[in-house]
Amino acid sequence: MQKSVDPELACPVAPVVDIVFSRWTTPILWALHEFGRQRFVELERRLAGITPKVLTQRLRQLERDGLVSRTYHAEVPPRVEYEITDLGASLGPLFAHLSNWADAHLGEVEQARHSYDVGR
Amino acid sequence: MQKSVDPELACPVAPVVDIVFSRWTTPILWALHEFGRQRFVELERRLAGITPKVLTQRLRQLERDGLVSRTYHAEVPPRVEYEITDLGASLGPLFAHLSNWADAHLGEVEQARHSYDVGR
DNA sequence: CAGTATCCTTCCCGATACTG
DNA sequence: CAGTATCGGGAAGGATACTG
Repeated sequence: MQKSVDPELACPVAPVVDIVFSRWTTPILWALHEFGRQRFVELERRLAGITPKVLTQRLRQLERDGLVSRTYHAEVPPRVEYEITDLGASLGPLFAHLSNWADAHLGEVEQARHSYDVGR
Repeated sequence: MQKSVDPELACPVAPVVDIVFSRWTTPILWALHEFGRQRFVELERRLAGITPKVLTQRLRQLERDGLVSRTYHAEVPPRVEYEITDLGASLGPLFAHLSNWADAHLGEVEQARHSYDVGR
């Protein structure tokens, strides 16, 4: 029995979605893009509600995908800095586009939801 | 009970992500955008692997958000057609941008993953 | 500080069966 | 055809505690 992977293949944007739009990844990338190089604890505080476990998981994934770089400084106490890479920064225009769409159309979505919930 | 609030507020693209990049939504929107108005069973066949339950769930969500319209024809057998709305179609340029990014940079991601896995 | 380790819960999703 | 109902499994995510 082979699994069906057709939906992914049929949609050219699907592969990107897994990389960029997994949970917590956009806030992390945004924070690094906006506020520059940061330490682990800074990110942890900025992304209120995230646990260190999950933050580590996501940062590792982003590092593996080449969107974020990790720099370890062997000091006491240890210091680790995360920074967005050129590849990660290349998502900037895309995020801007997304943000523009939100500004332009999020109101319509809200309105549609309300109409739907009221009962059409 | 309440999910992410602060990280969403901090990141202007986060709200859009929940609407557009939930599971199965991009393949569905893509199919409707590419192949036009379709019946339930057509979508079901095109999105190989999806179950009717999940397809219904996603279509309802998309309908509620105003991205997809549902038209019921009281015939025997019943006929229901789904179509992308103007609001949904307004995502077209965004998807194109996403697709372009994939073409341009997906290779770099693959390369980064390989380097990472090898251990460098 | 920068994470790990462990446990636990929840939620999504797939499979299957059934209905108007 | 176009769904709904029900059940169950498994992975993501949260809470908490601990280490180099």
